[in-house]
Amino acid sequence: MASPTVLALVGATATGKTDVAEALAGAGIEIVCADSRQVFRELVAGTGKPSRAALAAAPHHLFDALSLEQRPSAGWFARAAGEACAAIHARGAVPLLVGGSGLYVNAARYGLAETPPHDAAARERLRGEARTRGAAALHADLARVDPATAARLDPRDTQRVARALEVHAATGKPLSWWHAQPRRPAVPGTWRVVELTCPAHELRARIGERTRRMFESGLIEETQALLDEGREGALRAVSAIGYDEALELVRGRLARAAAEAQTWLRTVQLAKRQRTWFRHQLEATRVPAHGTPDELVTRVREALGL
RNA sequence: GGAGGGGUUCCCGAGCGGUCAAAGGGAACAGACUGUAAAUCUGUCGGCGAUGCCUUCGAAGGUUCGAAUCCUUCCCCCUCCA
Repeated sequence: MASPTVLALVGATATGKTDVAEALAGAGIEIVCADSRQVFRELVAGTGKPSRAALAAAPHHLFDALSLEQRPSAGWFARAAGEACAAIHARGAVPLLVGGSGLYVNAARYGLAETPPHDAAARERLRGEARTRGAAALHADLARVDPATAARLDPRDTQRVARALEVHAATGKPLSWWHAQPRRPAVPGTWRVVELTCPAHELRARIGERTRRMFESGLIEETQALLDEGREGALRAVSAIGYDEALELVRGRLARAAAEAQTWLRTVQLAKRQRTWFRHQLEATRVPAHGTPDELVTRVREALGL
């Protein structure tokens, strides 16, 4: 039996992934969300997820999979996408992962080391230690139990140092050992990955338009509604671009123009990091996001081998 | 008109005679990245034939071995008094 096909459409924010994906959806193609913020059901206007109509018109998966009080992670995603894609394949259809969370896509494609998931308590404890004893002390601890990982990590990268310590504490084995083990794809199959690319200056303009649209059409109201439900803490904890700013706006701590400007900037900076990540960490066919929508869809279709 | 405060490298902002191409922050650019990834972290950041040289701290003069730092004049900005 031939290996099932897995499609993925990635790219920095605002490159137009969603529109292209929706044009491809249906006719045996089901969309799987590969975006760390679109998975929250409470977050709509600020995440650029497909419209209600689009979501209803064809099978979509993992959009709205979590509530604000839950936490996504690459491991969670790999497992969830694995289940979703297995079901899609079982019904003879083809999954198309769409999103900007590159790590999630690679976690699904290549799998992750079988380390335990993040432990909130351990994380909190290590963070406290970093504060009291200093980041360098944590790094020194790591050097003792896992010199290879310590050598790779900058002492100031407390987040990764803490994770390495946490894995060692939980399993008795260094993270570097885990990373040396073979990985099993979470979504097995023949992958065809397309990255939508867009020149930086053009992307900035697109992000500008999108930010304006978000603030005009629902972001503020959505944020206000979450506050009314008493979920400010949860929203803050998620730290989503646009929502953070809308929150400050609603609270009267930020003017509308400043909120939009900051949202735009953070989005532009996110896009930059995404580009760098995709450029170096993702094997994909690059497709420039220009031309008419129809032409673009055609080019993506060809690049995906459809 | 009078009294003060200020003009610093793309932006904000420290410096107030030498150790200053000039702290710090921001932006920008480049990079890392296997369970927080819309995260976390790093490097570069006046120019060059580059263990040195050249041009920068509103402008022009001056003092000094030496000035972004002191003096003079001029041009802008802000606050207060009138």
